Amino acid sequence: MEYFSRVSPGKKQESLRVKMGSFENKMGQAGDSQQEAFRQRCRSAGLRITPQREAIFQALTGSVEHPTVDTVYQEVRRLMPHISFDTVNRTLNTLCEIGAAFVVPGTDNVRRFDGNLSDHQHFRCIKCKRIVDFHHGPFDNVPVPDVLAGRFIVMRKTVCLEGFCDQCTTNPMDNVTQTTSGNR
Amino acid sequence: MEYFSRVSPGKKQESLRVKMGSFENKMGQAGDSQQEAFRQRCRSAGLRITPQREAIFQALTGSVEHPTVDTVYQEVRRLMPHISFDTVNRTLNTLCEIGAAFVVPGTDNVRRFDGNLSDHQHFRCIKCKRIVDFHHGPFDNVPVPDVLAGRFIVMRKTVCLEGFCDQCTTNPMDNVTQTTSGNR
DNA sequence: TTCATTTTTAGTAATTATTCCTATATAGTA
DNA sequence: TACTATATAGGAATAATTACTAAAAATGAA
Ligand SMILES: [Mn+2]
Ligand SMILES: [Mn+2]
Ligand SMILES: [Zn+2]
Ligand SMILES: [Zn+2]
Repeated sequence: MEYFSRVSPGKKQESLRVKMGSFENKMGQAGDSQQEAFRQRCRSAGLRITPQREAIFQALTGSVEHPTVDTVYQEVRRLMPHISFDTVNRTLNTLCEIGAAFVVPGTDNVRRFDGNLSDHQHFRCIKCKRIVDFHHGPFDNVPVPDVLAGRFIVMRKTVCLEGFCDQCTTNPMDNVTQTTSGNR
Repeated sequence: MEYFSRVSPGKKQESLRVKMGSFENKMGQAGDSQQEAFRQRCRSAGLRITPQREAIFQALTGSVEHPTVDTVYQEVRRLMPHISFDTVNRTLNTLCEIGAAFVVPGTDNVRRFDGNLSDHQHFRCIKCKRIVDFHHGPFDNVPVPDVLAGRFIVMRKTVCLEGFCDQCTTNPMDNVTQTTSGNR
């Protein structure tokens, strides 16, 4: 049986990546190898490498915003004005299926995607709806509880944090619902 | 700084509640006190106690299925044939706002509600879409990472597990998408 | 209890997110 | 280059959620 403890075995380097610009590539070099890794992943999955797929993947990984389908669509059409929304939506689903991306778990009704496969976690701001990446080593491999082990196959373990982000901590209860009054 | 550890300080009683019947009350006695607690919560929030609110809350807490709005609607209309879908939807949102219920975090596009406020966690089956309750003590109070502490206000910490449930572990990759091919 | 005030509901329309359909275009291969 | 299975574009359809408003019901004061 495995538990959370409060021991502190030496400083771990933890990172908090806050957004800086929306859709800039993080690094030129890294972007290229990442793109090649993506092409290889497509080949392994028996999928064709199309300009649309590459552009969509690049838009996704070039953003730290955890964009919605529509946001990716708006970005990609700047380079490919004729791309259709459906292609973006379908491709993002495909990326998730082949493990090149995933949907960030949450309680909203708009799916938000992440193409960053490195170990990290998310903080969702319930006010501005921002999803902030952070990394806390102990969250990378949360142990599977005994009650589930054996009978259940756990494919993904996620620690989800919600609350008010650093930009919203002044007057947190003010205008909690930024967009609409309800949920969608 | 706080970490997950692998120590096992004596057996903790862990429970795994699998669904048995859909909308039966878990206990007659518990149901009554629960209902009174709900009425008190409404009063504290300045909300009126209406038959609809009580029925909706009862339908929610009387189920272990983490029902969708529509499922609650179908159940409540058996007793209140004239209730509208909108009332159910709006009321479920209200229950979440006053802390009498919450939306189970996930990556699907249908919101699923939970009126069980006792400490527990969820396993989401990606095949049959079932949400299974379980309880693993160490998950109840996941420590807030240092990178967030201070600048971020963490309101909710959730450990989300996904995979194949006990009923779906035979041929897990068979027919992964039970309902549609996509997501909604 | 009665009345005036406030809140909620029912029914329906509107909005938003996502998926489906299908003719055309294209990537990968021989 | 030609062939063929797969992918795309464009638009229509479906599904989930929310908005609107007249009518009904609850609340609190008289
Ligand atoms: Mn991320
Ligand atoms: Mn639950
Ligand atoms: Zn915020
Ligand atoms: Zn299952």
